[in-house]
Amino acid sequence: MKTVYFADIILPVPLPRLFTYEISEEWISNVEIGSRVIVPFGKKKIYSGIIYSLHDTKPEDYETKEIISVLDETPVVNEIQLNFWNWIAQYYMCTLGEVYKAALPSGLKLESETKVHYNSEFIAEEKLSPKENLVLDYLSENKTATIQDLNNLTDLKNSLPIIKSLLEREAVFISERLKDGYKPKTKKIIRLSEDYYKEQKIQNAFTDLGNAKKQLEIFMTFFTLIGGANPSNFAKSIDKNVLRDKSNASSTQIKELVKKGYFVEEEEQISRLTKSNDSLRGVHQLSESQQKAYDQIKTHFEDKNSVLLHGVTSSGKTEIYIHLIKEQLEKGKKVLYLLPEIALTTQITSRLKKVFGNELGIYHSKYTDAERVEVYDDILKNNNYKVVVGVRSSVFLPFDNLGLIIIDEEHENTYKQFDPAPRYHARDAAMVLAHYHGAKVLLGTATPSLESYQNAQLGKYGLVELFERYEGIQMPRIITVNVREERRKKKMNSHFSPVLVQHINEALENDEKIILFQNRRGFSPYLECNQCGWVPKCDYCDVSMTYHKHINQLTCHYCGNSYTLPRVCKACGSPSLQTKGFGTEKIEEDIKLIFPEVKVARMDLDTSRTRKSHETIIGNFERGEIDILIGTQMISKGLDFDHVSVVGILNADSMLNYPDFRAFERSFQLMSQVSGRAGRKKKQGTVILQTSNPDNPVIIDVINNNFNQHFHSQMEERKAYKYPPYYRLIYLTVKHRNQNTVNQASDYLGEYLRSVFSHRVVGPQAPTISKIQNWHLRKIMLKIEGGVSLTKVKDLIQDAITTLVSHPGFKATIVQADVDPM
DNA sequence: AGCACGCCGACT
DNA sequence: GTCGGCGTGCTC
Repeated sequence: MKTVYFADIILPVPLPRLFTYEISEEWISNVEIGSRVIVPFGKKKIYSGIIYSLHDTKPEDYETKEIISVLDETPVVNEIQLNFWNWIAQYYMCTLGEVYKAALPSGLKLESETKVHYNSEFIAEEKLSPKENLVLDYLSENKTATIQDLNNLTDLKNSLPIIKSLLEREAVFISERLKDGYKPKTKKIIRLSEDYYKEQKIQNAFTDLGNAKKQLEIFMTFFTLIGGANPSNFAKSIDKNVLRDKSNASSTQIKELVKKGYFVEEEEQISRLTKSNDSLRGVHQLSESQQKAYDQIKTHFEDKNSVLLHGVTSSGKTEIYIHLIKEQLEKGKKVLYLLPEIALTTQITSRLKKVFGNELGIYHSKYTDAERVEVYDDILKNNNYKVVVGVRSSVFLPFDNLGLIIIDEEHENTYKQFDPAPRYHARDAAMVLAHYHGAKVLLGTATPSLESYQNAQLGKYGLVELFERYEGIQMPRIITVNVREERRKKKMNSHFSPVLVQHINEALENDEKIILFQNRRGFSPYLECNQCGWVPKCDYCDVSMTYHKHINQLTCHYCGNSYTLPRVCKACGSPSLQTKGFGTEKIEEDIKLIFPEVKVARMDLDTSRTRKSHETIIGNFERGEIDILIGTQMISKGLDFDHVSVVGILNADSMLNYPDFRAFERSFQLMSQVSGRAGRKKKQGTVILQTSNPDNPVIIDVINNNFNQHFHSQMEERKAYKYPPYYRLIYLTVKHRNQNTVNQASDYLGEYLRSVFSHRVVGPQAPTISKIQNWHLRKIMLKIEGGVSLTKVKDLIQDAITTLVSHPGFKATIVQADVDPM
């Protein structure tokens, strides 16, 4: 009698349900919840999925397929993670499959790929079409190809029908193979054969090798390297390459010794992650104010799960974190230290490495996937890492015993994932994760988000404030410059006011450094026709193209498409095309005109695509090899430079005028953070803030460093206009290839929702960018007041979406939900 | 999301 | 006539 078991599997597809598979006897003893399995899916696909549950209820409505194999001996996803995944899927209105995709590094998620192979025994009986010949010629040369390869062949839009007809004639055959996933890195090692574990035997070997001079030399080098020919060293192994180099031999000569049975050659797994043997520095003594903050945090943790640490820039928050982490490690608990992407630089990691050494794991988005698999695996199995510092996605690592989660720069909006689903906020998700672990949460920032500060005001979080800068560094002096006035008086030199130029000059004379901040948003350079005003736009997105001088190309920042520069206006044919707007690139160019002798560097998305280039710029600036650093928000985050005396905010208005309810909050954060880069030991730094509206309340609050005033005025506005944190927002984006259909579908959805939620529905509206990659977009906003069951709301929204997409004519419509949008 | 099937217009 | 567009249905 065969016991039939079934497993419900999470598959990496955006479908709102699990899939039930039968477990054959072969695998029954291996299945465990959280392990990966290989399963067939649909007509041909093969995926790896996660076992979500095991049961013996045979589904009635359909025939089950069998699991092909179980990949893991022990689960790769633990129970807490599965609960966490469920919460994310439910709260952020996405499927478990989407969470699975986001949670595991792709090396752990396998997917099949169709390969087309050439049948060399094929003899054509009838004439083949030209396209069939094209495919066959390609295959006879390359033997095998993917569908994608064949589609890339010239003249072939879709190769599937051709492959199909060739398949019928048996000219080709196809196979479905799993794509390679993670492969451990290995090295070749050499060790002594067990037959020679006797000193007498080794003596004999030396004699026997007497004639083979080189081999004898290798043999002797080997014993030198293992530390002498005595029994305690016999089991030691040596890197094959090291042995080869030290004995000046070749691989074949070593191989000869393996053949003769003296040595054994083996493959050993090695880590891609760097380990250091540097000695650790231990923790620094906390200053008086740091100690006070530390004690307050500990006191709050006695009756609260979360604490907000509001500490001005340079107040030494990191050192407090280090003390709290140490304490958790001593209790045998683990710590997750979350940082926004851009702040996760060598500056912070090397500082933590010095204290925690090889117990510190780093989970960075610029790591290769293989490196990420190794971090994941280590946390799962080896347990070397007790502290993990990582970006947003590190909330998905397989922790088992978290004691503390630190969320640094808590206010950062990059903690929210926008695309693809799950559209989760790592700060909020980490709160839930901490709850599952019974861990504490510390939120740290110099400019709290309204949400967190309100929670602190309401007593949900403990609040600890730290207003003293480390080592007595003073808060910077902020000077506003009315650029409208200056421009009227014709005193502006490009984008630089006389006051700014004067301060830059003074700083340079004193050998001090300068940071110039330009928010990219809305100020990307673009091309415009002087004759008719035509602006080149992306073919697929409803945005004007950004001009990049160094590559002399137009690029779309939404889809990444690049275009060559048009010589003449496409609308009127006039050749007088001119670049308008200014980005960091233009600033760099202009500043070099004013200060030709000075070393200038620029840091933005274009100059720091790779981990390396980013670190190079920061390193150069730290060492004083750069005098003026120009950058976007990237430079405002988590970087501490010692010798910056002047910070210039070139255009405060571009952020303040951004059409978004968070524009003022974000402007305050950005300006405060950027200002915080100014200042050095014993000398007050200066911030030059250029604006057309010096009376703007946000600017006044920044100058006075008055967070409280800023908080209260913003909260009043949010309440009056029904925005967070008083109201919950859910955005729905309706997507369709056809503009008419998207209008009809979004109107339909809007009406439906209005009948359920009445005045809480705003829209549909065409968003600022109403077309992205040939998808037309419409946005509907829901404002939900406090006290309403969000679960209920989401269920009702889901019903509305389901109704819409099952409506004939709207079937190709996609509706995306964004809960708590940023 | 993929993928297959089926229906319709526009070309050799 | 067929190629290829996209609307629709299905995935354990």
